[in-house]
Amino acid sequence: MRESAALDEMICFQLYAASRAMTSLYRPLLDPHGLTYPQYLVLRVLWHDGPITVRDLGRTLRLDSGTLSPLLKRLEAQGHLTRARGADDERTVLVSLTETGQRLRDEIGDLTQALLCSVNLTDDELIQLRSLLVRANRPPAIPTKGDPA
Amino acid sequence: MRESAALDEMICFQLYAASRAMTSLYRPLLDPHGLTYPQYLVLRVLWHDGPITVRDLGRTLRLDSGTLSPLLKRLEAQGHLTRARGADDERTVLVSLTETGQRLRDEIGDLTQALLCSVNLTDDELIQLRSLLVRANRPPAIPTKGDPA
DNA sequence: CAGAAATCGGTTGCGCACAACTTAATCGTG
DNA sequence: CACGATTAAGTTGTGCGCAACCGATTTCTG
Repeated sequence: MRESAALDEMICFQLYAASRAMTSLYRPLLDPHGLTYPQYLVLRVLWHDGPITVRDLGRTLRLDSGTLSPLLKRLEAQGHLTRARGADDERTVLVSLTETGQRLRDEIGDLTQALLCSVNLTDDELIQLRSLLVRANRPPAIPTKGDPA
Repeated sequence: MRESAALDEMICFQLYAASRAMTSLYRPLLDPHGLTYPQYLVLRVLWHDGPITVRDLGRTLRLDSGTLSPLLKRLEAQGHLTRARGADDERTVLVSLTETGQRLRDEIGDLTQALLCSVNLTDDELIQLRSLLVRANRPPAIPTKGDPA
């Protein structure tokens, strides 16, 4: 049995508050480029992985089409990307960067420095935090036959 | 200088994803009571601290009136709380639980067990995570004269 | 091959979050 | 006391986030 009855609630609130605080750190950095944090995440995936279907984008960011469709439409309206129905599978839509979207990568540059100086954690603590969050994000491994991925 | 250029971005996404995953764990527990996670947070504050102004509620949850006003209006419409202008200061609004709102505390009961069994972390790791989040939520302590609060 | 089931992306509706603004009340200073 | 500044709460507008649903396409099965 767990010791502190309110511990999980505390963690949950801290998680909730930290997540909002984080996006509010990004805001002044992304606002000049007309981007929100979720939009920036989509662009990062495209910058890193190249063209991707809405489906895979959703798997990567853990967002569904209800969130992505309008978001992608806005990024498309801004000229950062294009959407095209898949040739082989007409159900899918392939999202690709435009020249403008590619250039944005250099224009935005590295947000690391500006962000980290606002957080009161050491390198070691950041690494700890990351690994804890990664594990917390992973569901409690249901042991299915041959599914180690 | 930091080692991994993408580390902070990783942490930020993990934070963002973990926060959403957490509220989706709460959802099936709160839905039967007609509550959302932010609404539940407001009730928790009221259960714990008693009547409170919108201002103090906002300071506690780090939410502004633009978020709280409609949220409180919905909780009021559900009969869980009442709002009344402050007697001494007509600008403030005091939020108080109704009988219904009080009873809800027992009806909902302890969400701890149902939540923790969904997370793949040990007690020690949860404590670590909490302390890291608490520190991350705290701004990098600007040393002002006599302001340790 | 035909029909059922699954998949993909989109739309709708609702509830946050938050910036920007408004109104009303209080406070501070001359 | 007067009046400008500050504060509290509310409103408006925009963009998520997600459940629920829809239409089109593909895949599975008999």
